[in-house]
Amino acid sequence: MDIARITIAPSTSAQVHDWLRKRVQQGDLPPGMRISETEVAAAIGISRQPVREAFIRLASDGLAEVRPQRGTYISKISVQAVLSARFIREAVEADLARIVAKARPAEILDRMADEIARQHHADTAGSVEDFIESDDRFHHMLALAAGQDAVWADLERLKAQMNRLRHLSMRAFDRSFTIGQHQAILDALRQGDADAAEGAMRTHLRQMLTEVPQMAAAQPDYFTA
Amino acid sequence: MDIARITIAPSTSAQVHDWLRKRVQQGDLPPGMRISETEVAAAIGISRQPVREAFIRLASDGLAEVRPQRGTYISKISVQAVLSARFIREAVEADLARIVAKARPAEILDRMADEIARQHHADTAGSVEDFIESDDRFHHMLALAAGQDAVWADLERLKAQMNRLRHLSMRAFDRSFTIGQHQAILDALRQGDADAAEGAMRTHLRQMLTEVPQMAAAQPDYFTA
DNA sequence: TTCGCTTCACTGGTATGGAAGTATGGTATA
DNA sequence: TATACCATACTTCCATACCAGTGAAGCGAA
Repeated sequence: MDIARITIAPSTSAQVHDWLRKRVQQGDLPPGMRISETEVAAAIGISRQPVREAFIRLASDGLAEVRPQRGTYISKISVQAVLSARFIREAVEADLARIVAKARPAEILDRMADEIARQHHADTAGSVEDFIESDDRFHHMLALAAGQDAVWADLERLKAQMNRLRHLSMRAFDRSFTIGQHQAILDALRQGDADAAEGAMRTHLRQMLTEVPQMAAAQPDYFTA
Repeated sequence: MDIARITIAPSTSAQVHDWLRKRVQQGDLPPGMRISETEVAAAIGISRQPVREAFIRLASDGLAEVRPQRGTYISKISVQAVLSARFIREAVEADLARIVAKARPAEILDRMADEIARQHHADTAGSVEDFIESDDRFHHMLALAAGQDAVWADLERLKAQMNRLRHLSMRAFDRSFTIGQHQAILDALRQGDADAAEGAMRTHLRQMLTEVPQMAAAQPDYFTA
């Protein structure tokens, strides 16, 4: 038996937290929705305590807001938080792009090309979920190629608010546009042109600057300043 | 009465969390130390439940590790996490420096000069705590000057591991050296030289690249890969 | 001495009851 | 009709009790 496969069942509290987190990220639990310890506990068939602890974890993630003696609510998407995360992403991934353009690790660049192909397929198939996952893997590989895997883990935490937003948008138009930008980034990386790679990445990530305010205006109930 | 002053007492759990967090950051609770729900509860004079919830919050901050049925331990300082946060800081603050060099907001640049003066005082007085706080304010103001206050809040979360490390080091030598680098950054900002400002900031933040491995080697019990 | 087993104190995890605070809708009063 | 009051049904928060897993100490046999 593979010794690395020895694992213990996560606590109920942790499982509830994972379940809630995914549902929030996918927009299943909409921003502003009220959730209750009692109701969730009854729905799952457990006591209130583990649910309560899951709520606390969710609040630490910035995905819920616990108002004492009043209720617990799914956080609205903070425009400021999204723009802040975007700013950080642009700065970090610009540096990553420069590093990768200089190193040019063939294997990983090939895998990035594979992801672009997958994005084409997901686009024509209309599979939003697949597209988003491939998009994330594309950017993740950039961090990998730069030898900065841990950096991507940190970005993932910051992206929490951004991810919810993406599930709300992602129309067909945006997707083909995004694929083109990915291709431009990869081309520059392949040519070892650090300036071009950085520029393409910044252009790509600045796309959000126009999209976010539009989406906030379209669905004001889901957003907060 | 000032309506903005209406406030409610934070929950016991939140207060315990704040208390523990500060003690961990200041190195009062050393990395690897075991903490117990029962002991902390008895020491404060409350039940285990709020303490337990404070532990969960602390674990979300990455400052503690709860091992089921075994015990809860103060996290060791992850070298990888520190280096990752450093990488992100360099990328972000380099961009911030460029923005501020172009805008040159006189008022905030003056306040940054004030902080450098405070750092001189704290250095000669040997007050490590004052020095670290002023250091943070200096960098915080850079974000303010760039109109990206929220970005600094995100960086603060990433800096959690780094802050603990700083309380372990900060010898007299490092401090005067640091002040010189701050001055170089400010000079470049004042002259509106974006390239020089970015370069000075990157040099300043790369200082850690040599310091961190040294400290990890000096006190291996406090660190993990 | 060394190995293996049992025991037991102690850990975090869960269930449950009640305390304190809040919002809501009904009701008496002017 | 409008307003002040209050009963009530929630909410989260805390205390308590019990559960299950862990690991080290103690003991005995090889």
